[in-house]
Amino acid sequence: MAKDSSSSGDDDIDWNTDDDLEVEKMILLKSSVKPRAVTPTSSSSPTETTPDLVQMGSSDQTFATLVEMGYSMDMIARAIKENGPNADASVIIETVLKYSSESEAGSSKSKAIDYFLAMGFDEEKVIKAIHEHGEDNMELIGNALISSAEEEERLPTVKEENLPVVKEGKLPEVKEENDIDWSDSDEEMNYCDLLFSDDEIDPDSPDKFRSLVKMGFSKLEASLALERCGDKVSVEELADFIWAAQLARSFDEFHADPEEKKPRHDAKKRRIDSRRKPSSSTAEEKVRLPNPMIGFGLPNEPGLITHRSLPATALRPPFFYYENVALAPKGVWETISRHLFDVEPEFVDSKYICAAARKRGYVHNLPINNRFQIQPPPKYTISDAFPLSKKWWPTWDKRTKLNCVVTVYGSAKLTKRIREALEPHIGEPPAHVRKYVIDQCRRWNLVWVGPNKTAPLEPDEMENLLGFPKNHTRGGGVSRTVRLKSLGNSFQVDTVAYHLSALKPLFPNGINVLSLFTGIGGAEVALHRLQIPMKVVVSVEISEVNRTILKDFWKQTEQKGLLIEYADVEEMTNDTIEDLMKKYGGFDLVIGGSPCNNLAGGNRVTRSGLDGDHSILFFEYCRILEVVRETTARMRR
DNA sequence: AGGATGATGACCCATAAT
DNA sequence: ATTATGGGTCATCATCCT
Repeated sequence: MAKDSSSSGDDDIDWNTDDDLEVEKMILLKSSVKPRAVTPTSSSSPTETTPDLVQMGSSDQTFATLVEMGYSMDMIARAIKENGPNADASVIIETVLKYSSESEAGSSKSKAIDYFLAMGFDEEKVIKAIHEHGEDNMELIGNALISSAEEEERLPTVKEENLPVVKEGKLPEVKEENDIDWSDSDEEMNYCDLLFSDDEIDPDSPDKFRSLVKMGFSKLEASLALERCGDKVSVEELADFIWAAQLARSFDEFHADPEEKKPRHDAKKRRIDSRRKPSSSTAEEKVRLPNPMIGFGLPNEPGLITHRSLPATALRPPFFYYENVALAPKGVWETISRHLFDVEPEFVDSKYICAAARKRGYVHNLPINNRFQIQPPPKYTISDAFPLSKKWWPTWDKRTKLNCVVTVYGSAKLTKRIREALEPHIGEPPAHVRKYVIDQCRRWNLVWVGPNKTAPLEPDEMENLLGFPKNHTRGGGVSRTVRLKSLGNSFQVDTVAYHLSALKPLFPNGINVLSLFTGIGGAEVALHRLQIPMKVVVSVEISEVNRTILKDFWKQTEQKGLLIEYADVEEMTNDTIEDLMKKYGGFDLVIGGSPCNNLAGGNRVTRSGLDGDHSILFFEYCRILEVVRETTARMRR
């Protein structure tokens, strides 16, 4: 199996070298403000920029700052609009703060906002409508929003601005030969385009400014610090200022809880605490599992979040999507997050999407607005997913959701034992029998298939629960055991597809995918069901059975694109990756879930954490992603 | 030889109880 | 605030069976 790759997997990883480097890297990763043109002169060649860029004024810098502070684009845009494009930065910030406090005041109001945001309305308009009609009158707010949306239908120019449009044709060729568009809106596109270019420091900059940039802070941060603190303070003090601001920001972002707004002073206290030991490399910020475990929000669940700010290092192509079990040993997710540019993991339990639980963490840099669910949505309860079982389901079995689909399953003998426990009793069995049966049903994830008869899930039932087409893993002389193992190790397709759906408007002409630890192709099935054309899929999967399953899927669904399969991540040398990228024009998405054997709770023997023989391959994911990032950057130059 | 079966805890979190 | 309890988990291994 994958063991053969672990022998050499510890040397070419460059982040466990020495402590100083580690600390330095932490600081770099922590600097979450994106670099951006500071002086208007940097956009002085109109022929090489989009018209939007030419219009950049002082408000743009404020815009960037506020985005970094976690305020919504809509809110900021509105503030700038209200005060005029040349308004003083402090005025705009004040306005945004005012909006922000308005929207945060009172739980009923934020619930109203959440409600309408979940319906797909713009945050800006929702806030405005609530402001105009009062927070309690939901009907009036709804009507106002609907009529304003209808109005926009009649004004296509306005509407277009809000749509995620790929604008490859409009961009001058010096900028893009690639069809990646990271934008969700016009504002953000300019913002991100600047992010990916413009790395050199203006030689005329003041010394302190240059020092700060050399220390790893962005130019925006540096200029902001100089502006706020004046140029009389020392570089160290300026660095402290930026560092404190970063901590405060990351705190606010990390603990933004739509359910419960914490009082201001509470947050301030924590800020000071976390500031006390900023450089200690052992001070790992604890990753907390959310309850309910719905990540940034799910369809049909309240509390949808449509905006987050990612650390600047994460905001570089390609898109990446990493998955693993949520209930890993302590410290594992902190390590994973740290090695993936400090991106906060999105923890989702698939029981909020389908009829079976699946608690997983996802680290990715995908946009999180405009997500949608693939159709048809999966059956949501056991009784809907297993209609035939309804007849036999005893009233005292209160389960509505199944437990996680794993790689082992109940035996036929267990079914017999349960039957024998139940048969002597007519009607409802006594409490101790009920407890025994329920415990076994939960433990082995059994469903009722006859009178007094429970059974483990069949492979095709698992396929269904996990969002795969029927018979996806069937055929090729694959035994039942192997089939179940492959399925137990897979993605829940609807969950992953919901996250990947944000890519659909960005890649209308198709996508190039590097799929690591592909398994039975959960990512590929998700993209297929999203109808995102796969131009090239380079897949790495150790199991021959799984590779065959993916090949069969590729044939059966008549994919137009190219499927290239590798067996071992060790084959994906840096040169191989570079060659593949040059040949096929780079990768738009690097997706995969690395082995969980050594992390999973079910493992009683070798649950040794990320350093375990298999799970250590996580670092191969990191290595490969890093190569793709660097090669992408080189190819863009 | 390959598939099926049963025995094998530990860690983590949530909640209740103290 | 601290302790007790309960439930859940992309698993592994030796051994048995066909």
